[in-house]
Amino acid sequence: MPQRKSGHVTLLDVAQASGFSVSTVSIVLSDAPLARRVSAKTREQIRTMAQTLGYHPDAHARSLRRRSTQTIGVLAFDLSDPYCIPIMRGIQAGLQSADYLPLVMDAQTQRKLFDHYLTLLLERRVEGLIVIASWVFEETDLLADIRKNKVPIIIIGRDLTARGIPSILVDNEAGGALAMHHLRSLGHRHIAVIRGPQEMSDSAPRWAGIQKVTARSRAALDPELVLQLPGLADALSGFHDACRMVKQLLARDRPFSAVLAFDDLTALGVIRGLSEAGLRVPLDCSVMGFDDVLPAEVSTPAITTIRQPLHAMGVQAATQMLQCLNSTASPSARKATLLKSHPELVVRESTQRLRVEHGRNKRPAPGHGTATFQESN
Amino acid sequence: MPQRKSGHVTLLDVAQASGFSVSTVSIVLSDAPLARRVSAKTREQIRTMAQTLGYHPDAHARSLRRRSTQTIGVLAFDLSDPYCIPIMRGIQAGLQSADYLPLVMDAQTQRKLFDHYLTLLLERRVEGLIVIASWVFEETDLLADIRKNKVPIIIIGRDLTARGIPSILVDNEAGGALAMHHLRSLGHRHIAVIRGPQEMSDSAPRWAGIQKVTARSRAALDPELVLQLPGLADALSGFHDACRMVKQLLARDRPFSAVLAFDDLTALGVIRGLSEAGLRVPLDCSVMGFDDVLPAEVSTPAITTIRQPLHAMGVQAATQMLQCLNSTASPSARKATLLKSHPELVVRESTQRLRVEHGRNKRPAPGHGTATFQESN
DNA sequence: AACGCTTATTCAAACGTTTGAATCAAGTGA
DNA sequence: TCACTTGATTCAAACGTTTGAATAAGCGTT
Repeated sequence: MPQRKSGHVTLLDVAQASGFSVSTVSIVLSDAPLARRVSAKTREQIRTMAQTLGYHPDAHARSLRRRSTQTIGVLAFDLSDPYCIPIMRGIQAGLQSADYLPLVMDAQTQRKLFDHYLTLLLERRVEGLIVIASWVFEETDLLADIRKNKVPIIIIGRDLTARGIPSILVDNEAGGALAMHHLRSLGHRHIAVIRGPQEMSDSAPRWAGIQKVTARSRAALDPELVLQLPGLADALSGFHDACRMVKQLLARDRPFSAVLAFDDLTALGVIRGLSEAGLRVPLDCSVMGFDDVLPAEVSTPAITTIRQPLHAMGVQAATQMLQCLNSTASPSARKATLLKSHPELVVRESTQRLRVEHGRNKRPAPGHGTATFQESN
Repeated sequence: MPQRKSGHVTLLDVAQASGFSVSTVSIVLSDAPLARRVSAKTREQIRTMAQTLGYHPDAHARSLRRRSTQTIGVLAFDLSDPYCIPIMRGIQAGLQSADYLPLVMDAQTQRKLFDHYLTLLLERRVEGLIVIASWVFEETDLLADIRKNKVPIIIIGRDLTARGIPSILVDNEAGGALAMHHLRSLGHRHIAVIRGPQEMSDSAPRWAGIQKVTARSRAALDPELVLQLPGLADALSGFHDACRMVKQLLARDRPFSAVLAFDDLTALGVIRGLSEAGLRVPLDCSVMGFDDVLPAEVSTPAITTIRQPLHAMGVQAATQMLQCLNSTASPSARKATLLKSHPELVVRESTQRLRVEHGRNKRPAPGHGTATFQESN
């Protein structure tokens, strides 16, 4: 019973129990190159002894000695946001083959926590850092520390190349354009837009894309039909805000046959709001989302949306990180690249072709109560 | 510029740069009790030097020396399942005050990965292990290793007290009963049930609860209206299966006015299937879910469901773990407790009172096509 | 008999911390 | 001058690994 007071089975335990030195045991169990020089019988003995004792090497001791942790920190701004999950999965998938382990932390949209976990990851000596944050993440002084300790960093969801950080994000402007184009091509002309919150970096380019398409068609958006989400607290706040805002919109008595929402949760909120006002989607009003997260796929009607290749973006981040770690190029010499992935229109059930009414082009304002203002099939 | 070749700033660096010994620096920066004996001036010097160098203690070296990692492993069977997120948050919240760090791993419903991460967590010397797995997780031999290394373990989502593992889970039987009772109290008598997959431990007790309520009312379920989900591959498979199955159900030409689904994603699938068959929820058919995950809340109609107090369960797991770590009681002496949390009915929009038809009690079979078989308001 | 070569194993130092014990200077009382 | 305390700092060993260098034994060659 060679269990030591310290709870865990160690190399020394296995050594004593098997009658060999710590070195030999280490060589065998970690099969180092020298393991080939160890006799087969010895190897076998050591292995089975380790097995029966339940030995597992101490990762900390090992990292310390090897000066490598085979670990990449993944700091997500909000894991409860379905947006993060596929990215994380992508990272996981990308790192797997290289035997790197992602250490994922969830900042829960709290800046304090964000910094806290950043520190912890630094202390755990992650060899690289992938940050998922469409969110703020401005100068957190820790950024300087990360630099000083030469930990490479990649950000997903924002363009921070200006700060020298390689960035991966979807081409939001193209996405916004795609969305608007889809609605227009379905014949919609009176389109309400719910813009993203000010402090979110995705908001501006998406809006730009929307405007560009509108302008190109020599059309114009009714400013009365454009609203902006207030700041976002958590994954659900956009939903509730949108639900409220769409009712404001209806109250304005301006006709609209479609709503272009900032993201999927917002779209879901819009649908809820419309539904509570007695309107049906897409019969009475089309609704578009953005991102293509799980709730958009499983709700009925399924949300037509602009898909971000989130999984792929995660994989890209991972491979780019690995590549950076393997390259011997000077640490800061490489310049921060910007990787814009292509958004993709996913047509589902929440949008449909505008049905023109008999002769008239101007539709009545969406009803208070249950009046529909668009003919259904 | 006392940067060392190894990339990271170390205690020695700070020591040399500030002109004190490694010991002193360590004492100051980790403010050990002896720090009170260090002159204020020295403390200040060391602190600022550490600051400017961007020093962060090496968690591995520290853990090695202190023989404690302040770390709890959290192994989730599938992080893309919205079910896991609130639990994880709860654990995080529960550990925070005690300065324990959750190391979360995502097994992606793959047994191989599960074992892999279990090993890694063991190697990282987590001081405790919380497993989230309504899923299988039977004897993984690693369980034996966990025992040998005396790592306390708690499982959320299954009753494994029989194997000596403290378990936390919702009272599924009560939940099933609650759901069935809700539907019956709304007047529904022809209720279809989509049971959970065989290999999921939640399935049986929920079914039992359903049956118990049915029996108590001297009613019976039509076996033709009871279907069982096949095995589950990922978070979405239940959705798609349910969508398919509900159409089978409709094809059987047995009247039903409500569907009791195994969980929320299943319910969402049911709604999709009904919708594709031209039926509206809850107008033509009520649908109930179970769990209360995010998609259930944001889809329209919002899903009436049985809420699991997931966050609270996470907190409980954390506090129970901490308590176990602090107690000096003999490692295996404490016996595995079972903690059943109370499910709660959340009435939303996907269920409604059964509208009796004029005189007749027997409803026509749900239509092929768009025929409704239940009068709407 | 000395040398080199191979094979199987062990020594010992190092990784970056922490911490009980040691050091050392300065001050105090005898 | 000595012993003795107090305060500030440092020594050195240890945590569990890994690994370049060393050892030791066996064996064939000159």
